[in-house]
Amino acid sequence: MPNTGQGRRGSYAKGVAKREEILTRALDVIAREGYRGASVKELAAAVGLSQAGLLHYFDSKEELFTEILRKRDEIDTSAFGDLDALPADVNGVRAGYLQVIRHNSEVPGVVELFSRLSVEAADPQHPAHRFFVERNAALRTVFARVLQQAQDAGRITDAIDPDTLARIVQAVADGLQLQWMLEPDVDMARTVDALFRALGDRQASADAREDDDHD
Amino acid sequence: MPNTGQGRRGSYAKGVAKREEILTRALDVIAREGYRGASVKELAAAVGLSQAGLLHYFDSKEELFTEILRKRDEIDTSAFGDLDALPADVNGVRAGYLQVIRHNSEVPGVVELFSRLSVEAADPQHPAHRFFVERNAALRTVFARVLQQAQDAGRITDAIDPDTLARIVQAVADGLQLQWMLEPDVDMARTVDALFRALGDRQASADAREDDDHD
DNA sequence: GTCTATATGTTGATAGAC
DNA sequence: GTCTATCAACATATAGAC
Repeated sequence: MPNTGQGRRGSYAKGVAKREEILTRALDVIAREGYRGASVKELAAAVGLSQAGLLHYFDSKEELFTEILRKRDEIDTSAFGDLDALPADVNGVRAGYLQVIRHNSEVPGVVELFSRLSVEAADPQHPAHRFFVERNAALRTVFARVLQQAQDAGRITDAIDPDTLARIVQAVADGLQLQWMLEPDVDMARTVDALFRALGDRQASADAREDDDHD
Repeated sequence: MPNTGQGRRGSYAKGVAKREEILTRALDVIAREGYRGASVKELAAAVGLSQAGLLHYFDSKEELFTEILRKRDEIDTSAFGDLDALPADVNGVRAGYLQVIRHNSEVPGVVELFSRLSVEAADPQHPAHRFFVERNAALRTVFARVLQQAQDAGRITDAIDPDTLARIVQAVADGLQLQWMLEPDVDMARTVDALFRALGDRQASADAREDDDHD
């Protein structure tokens, strides 16, 4: 069982390191070259292994792809900061989230992998199911917290509860990815920002006006 | 070339009728039994044909699935009314759209087919690409028109333009489908309705409060 | 118009040598 | 740990009989 994820007792330290390296490189390849129906064989070649060699580290293709997305989140977190650890301020979270979205606009292959797996993970038996459920919930928790604060401060609408508001923000981001894959002209970050503005965030409005001037 | 879609010169009248019947039955099967990685062979059996017999009417699997979705829209339109032909009133459009969403909640297989194809259609060469692009644009046009009216009447926020607002509404609906497939407890219709409320539609708020009482 | 049979191409997974 | 070789399991598309 080579795929423990965490090295039990440290004995698989090297195997784990290699596994992490594989994931990083696979993610990089998808980011640079796109996701063109990527088969295990193609990915293997891209990371310099045979298909069997790559599958030595993962139980299945589905697990491999799930772990690639996990690595993506890990890298995004270290690059743009952990939304969860940020000062629980709506503008901090908003800015961090927009950074991630802007970055996504430059890696269509990763977005496609994400969306594709997200649909396939509908099946509770799919290895990515738990990943998506937990990821979505965690993200919404962060949103809900800062949105509630903003509501308490009277800065955004309190017509609906913060949990629903958080779900809406997440749905917009996911839905925009679908629209953007179909029509790359769609500006995901600007549209999410517009949503914040529509909800009544005065600071978001001000920032957006600044962005308009600078673009 | 059996798949003209419209019977040229009427000579394929019977073939076209059969084709329509196939699509209706295929849609019905997916609605009732779900989309379980449906292959052409499975669908063929479900509609009472061999795989080759079914593909006699369509160029490819992708075209078949695209046409199934087209038929879905056709049926929804005749069942719930044509959003485009409705009185251009925000509450009429909103109510009609919510009806469609509530119906979707009862046909997970159709939603899965839609989402799956939506991702695959990212490729401009995909037979469904044009379908999705045009469908999305048409829907947004309807939304944008009534949203602008609502803005003019001071009933919803005018912090952002109607086109962006329309895009947001569409993104929420699409994104909620992804969330709902992962977690069927998600109430898509109520959340979309909440969005309208958050945007400041007073009538939506009143209706929603009524709904709460009645549930 | 529909079927059977098949061509042809994948894919992911595994066994076993080194 | 990595490879070669091979596998079974499909898929879609097509040819040709009826």
